Amino acid sequence: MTRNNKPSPLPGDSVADLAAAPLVLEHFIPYRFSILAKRLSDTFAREYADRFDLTIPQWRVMAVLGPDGEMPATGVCERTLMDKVTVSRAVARLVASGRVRRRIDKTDRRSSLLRLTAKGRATYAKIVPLARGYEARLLAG
Amino acid sequence: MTRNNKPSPLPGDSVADLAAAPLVLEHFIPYRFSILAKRLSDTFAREYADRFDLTIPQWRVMAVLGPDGEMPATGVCERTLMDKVTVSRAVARLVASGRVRRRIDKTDRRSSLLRLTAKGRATYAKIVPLARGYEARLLAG
DNA sequence: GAAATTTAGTTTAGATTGAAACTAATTCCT
DNA sequence: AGGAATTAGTTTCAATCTAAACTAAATTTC
Repeated sequence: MTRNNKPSPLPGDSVADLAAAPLVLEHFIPYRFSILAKRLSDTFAREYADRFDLTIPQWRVMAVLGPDGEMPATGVCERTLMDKVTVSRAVARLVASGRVRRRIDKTDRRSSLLRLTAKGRATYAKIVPLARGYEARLLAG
Repeated sequence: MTRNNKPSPLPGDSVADLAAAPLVLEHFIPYRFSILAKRLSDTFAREYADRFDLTIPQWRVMAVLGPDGEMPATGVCERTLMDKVTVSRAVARLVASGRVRRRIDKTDRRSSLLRLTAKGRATYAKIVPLARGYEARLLAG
């Protein structure tokens, strides 16, 4: 049972809110945002991690590549806002698991262009409907 | 700076293999949410980490305790949705840095009631306006 | 056109994370 | 009452994250 300290400051407890200058974390926008986002991405991540053996960064890389996109790791970084180390590692695994192919960019040999393989596209095609369903449930709720 | 890779081309040639329209990550709600949330909390976290030597979990513990609240770690877990390991560690540091005091709950000796010390309240009082200002800037933008 | 700077991406090192195992106290069950 | 199950909180361990150093290629500067 919930321990009873002071009555829980549930949202809507406006008398207490007015009286107390302290910041009520539950009402603090950046906080709510990050809690919600984490809950969302964890929930969904769990699903695809279990079924497809993909981490969030890996899935994001696949998502930005899309079925027929091709771009260097920097492009992935820009679009996902993930840091380049994270991207580098996610890509390394995707390559190892045969879902992404790397091809050296002839015009700039420092970078390699990334693209989903057939296997990668197959995974992608299975996840997209899941993601859409998930988003729909989310928007409904 | 921004390298321009071609945007996903309207494929003249391919893609008999994809059932649904590709998911455009930039439009995918849970994704946008998590990017935005991360950006927000990182920005703010940087500020208080630098100035007050606090991590996000530590700040959250302080925020839910508030200037005169007292609750066990489980209460903090419930309110912040942080995992109990994270809370346990954040509290340990807050205690070590003298910002939180622990007092064993006489009615249940497994748990200890947490409360900010004078030093903790001082820190809290300095951060709250920062947080409010930050939120305000955020809502404005 | 060579030295200096910048950029793509990887590796390294130190800190942070959470799942699972653990300890100790409490409650449940019969 | 007393053993089984639950709960509070900590520790351990393996995975993961990021900042910083690094390699190699490209670009800028003089």
